[in-house]
Amino acid sequence: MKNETIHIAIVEDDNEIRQTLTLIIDGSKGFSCKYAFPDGESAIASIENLPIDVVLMDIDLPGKSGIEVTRHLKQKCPQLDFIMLTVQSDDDSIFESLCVGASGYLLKDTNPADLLVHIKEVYDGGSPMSSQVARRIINSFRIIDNPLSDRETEILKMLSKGMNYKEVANEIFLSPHTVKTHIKNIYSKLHVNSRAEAIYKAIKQKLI
Amino acid sequence: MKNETIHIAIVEDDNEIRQTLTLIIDGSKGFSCKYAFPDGESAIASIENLPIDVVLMDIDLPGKSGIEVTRHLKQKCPQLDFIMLTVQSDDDSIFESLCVGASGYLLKDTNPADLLVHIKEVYDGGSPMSSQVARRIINSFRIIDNPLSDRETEILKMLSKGMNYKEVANEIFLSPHTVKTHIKNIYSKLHVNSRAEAIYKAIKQKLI
DNA sequence: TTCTAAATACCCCATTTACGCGATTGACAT
DNA sequence: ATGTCAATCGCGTAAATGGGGTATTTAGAA
Repeated sequence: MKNETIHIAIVEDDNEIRQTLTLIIDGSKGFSCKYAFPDGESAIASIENLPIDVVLMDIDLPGKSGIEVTRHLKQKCPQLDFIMLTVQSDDDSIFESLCVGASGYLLKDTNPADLLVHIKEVYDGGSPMSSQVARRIINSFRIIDNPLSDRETEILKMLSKGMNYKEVANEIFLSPHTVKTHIKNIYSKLHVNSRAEAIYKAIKQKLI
Repeated sequence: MKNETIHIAIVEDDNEIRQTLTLIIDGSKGFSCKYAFPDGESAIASIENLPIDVVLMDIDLPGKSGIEVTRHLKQKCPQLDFIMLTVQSDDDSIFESLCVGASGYLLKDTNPADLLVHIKEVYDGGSPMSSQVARRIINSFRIIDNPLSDRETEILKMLSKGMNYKEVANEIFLSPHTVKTHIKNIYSKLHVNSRAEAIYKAIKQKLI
């Protein structure tokens, strides 16, 4: 736990929300908010040279989206932490935000006191998110259902490592013909018709 | 928000912790804890026929690990929610827990009042986790670094959808020869020598 | 300015793949 | 007992792939 003042910047196009947040944060002990931007372009132009620890980023911005802006800034300033602040909590927004480097994802109805707590959590290396958001993330780890038999899964894994018919056959003491048949069945079960597509689908569905 | 009493079961080998938790939970308004098991085997034997909403699951159990037990039970009772309760927060434990269907992941130093709040969150469809745990999950979404050019990434994505040389070439108005060259370069950059392996590696490294 | 990387295009050729067909065995469920 | 499914084995062929080259243009970095 560090005890210095946390320096915050806000990127938010709604004037009222931006000003309210700025006032609340800057008026709180241990927090400073001297920079607020109404759009991503101006934030990108300024933030990399400012002494900022945490950025509150709206997702719905005019021009570049908050996600794009975050991708850009995180690349230039990897030490900067980003909290996405948004009204929507659809899966795509959440995952894209996380993929471009956001550390937290909060809904705009989060109350000010909690918001300050969450900013501190991010500053201390945590990743605050509402438990609804967390649930969506967790669900992405679950396996839907696996139509493949054990043997098929085993073979598909070997294919993903770049092995061909013969190599797989030797590895598990089968005839290459049998391996072929298994692969055919895999394709049919996954509704694909090439190795590449099979592996792609299998990974996306967490079968391998 | 539902307002019925939440029925909880505990699986925990340490007698003191188990009894303390049972007393705390069962003594709280809106919570009931009539079932506690010292190991996974006895939990598996009983839980599927009990009127339980949420299971608190220790990970370090004698015999079957809490993760194994969760996998087993979640398969039989998909509507049951599991909160992992553990001292360790290593990446593997977290991911495995989520993969087998746990909804929350809390450290044992969570204080009792918070624990009750988290149980309710799970019951209401959320996924409580400490912000440290959340951070680890979030980090797993980040991209390490991408050796591929934009064009190469574009082509690799098409390959993952099962397209061949010609189809890719037609799609982006190139000669099939050029597509082939790009693919060769992709293989070389990823240190692979087949489409299958390239796609596997690319996904694992979040390049596509 | 010089060098490098990316994107583009082409050739040859051996190997691999995908798909068409058919078949047997054993296990497990109805 | 009958049926389905997984797992095993086989053949033939047309198409696709991967590896080896070479070469031009353009844009950006050193």
